Amino acid sequence: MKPDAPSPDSLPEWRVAMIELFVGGAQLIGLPKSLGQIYGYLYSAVEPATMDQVIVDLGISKGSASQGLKFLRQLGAVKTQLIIGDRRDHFVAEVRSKKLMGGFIREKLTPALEDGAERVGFIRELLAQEGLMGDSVQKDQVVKLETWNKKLKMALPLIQKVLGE
Amino acid sequence: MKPDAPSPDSLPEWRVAMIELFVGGAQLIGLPKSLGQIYGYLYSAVEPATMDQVIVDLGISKGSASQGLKFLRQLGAVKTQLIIGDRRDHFVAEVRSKKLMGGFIREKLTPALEDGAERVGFIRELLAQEGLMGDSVQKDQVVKLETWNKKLKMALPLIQKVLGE
DNA sequence: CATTAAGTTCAAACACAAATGAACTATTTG
DNA sequence: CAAATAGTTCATTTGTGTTTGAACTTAATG
Repeated sequence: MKPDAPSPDSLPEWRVAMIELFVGGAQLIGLPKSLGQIYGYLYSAVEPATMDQVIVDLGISKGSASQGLKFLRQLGAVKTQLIIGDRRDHFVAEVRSKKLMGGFIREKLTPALEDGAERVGFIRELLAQEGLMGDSVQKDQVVKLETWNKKLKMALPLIQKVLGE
Repeated sequence: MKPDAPSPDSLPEWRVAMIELFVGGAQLIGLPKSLGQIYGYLYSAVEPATMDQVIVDLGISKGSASQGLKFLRQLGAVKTQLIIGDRRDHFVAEVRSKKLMGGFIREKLTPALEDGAERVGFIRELLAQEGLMGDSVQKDQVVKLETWNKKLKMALPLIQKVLGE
């Protein structure tokens, strides 16, 4: 048996449970476990936390904490809050679903869709070169891809609206 | 320089490009690369393919092909088609977006949401035990989780409708 | 009913994304 | 301006999800 796990033991059970919930959520949308951990930690925190608290309470490395917080900030899922008379950054979870969805759509979904559109365009060219763009099965398949891409792009704002606050 | 990569070279460039597109798509929704490969291979195929063709053309192992096809079938993204006088299974990609979305929602999203709801219930209990469920920050946080879960559950059919054929 | 082929399973190997931590830069403060 | 503290970076290590392949089950065929 392990003598003692790093230290998350010092967190109350309900916080650990919340963190686990967010770890699952992160993995569902393809984000690393540690991001879920950090976000969950901040979500379950009653007041803003420093990077050092994150490191100690979650038992993760300085590097992970720094990178994780950086990414979450750029995603808009975490904000810093100025505490006067303390030069350390203090981190808070963004909980407004509109903001969260917005960040995810902007940082992950939109780029993926754009990449997809580009790739489909490339495929269309390749088929044209092969003389396969006059009504062939292949042409239909490409058109279908284009339709999917457009439909998804159009659906994003709607989804954001439905799930927004 | 490599003498020759396994064999995907025998596939026309446009098929390789399509397969790459689906690999990206698979990873976006958290599915393994090989599933994207297999689906892309079948999507870009003009006629039903046997498992053996998948193995040879994609250069993957029997095990991967078998497991991958099995999973895709249970997800509803791949169907088998009977070819009379041939005892091998012949696989075809399901392309109707309604079916695809339906399978994904049923196999991945719904279970995740249910697991989430259960976990939130558990957190609620833990907080109650600690006497923290009378208007505390914690209570608000749990309620917010419950709201998110409900909203997502309700949004699924709508999303399916918007993206369906 | 023995032989061949199709497809499945799962322990072990592998590859790669994620985490680490030491070295770094930037900022504060006495 | 030296020393201490906060935060970043990135080459290396680690962990784990994916892939493999050999052994297996199931089903067809002569």
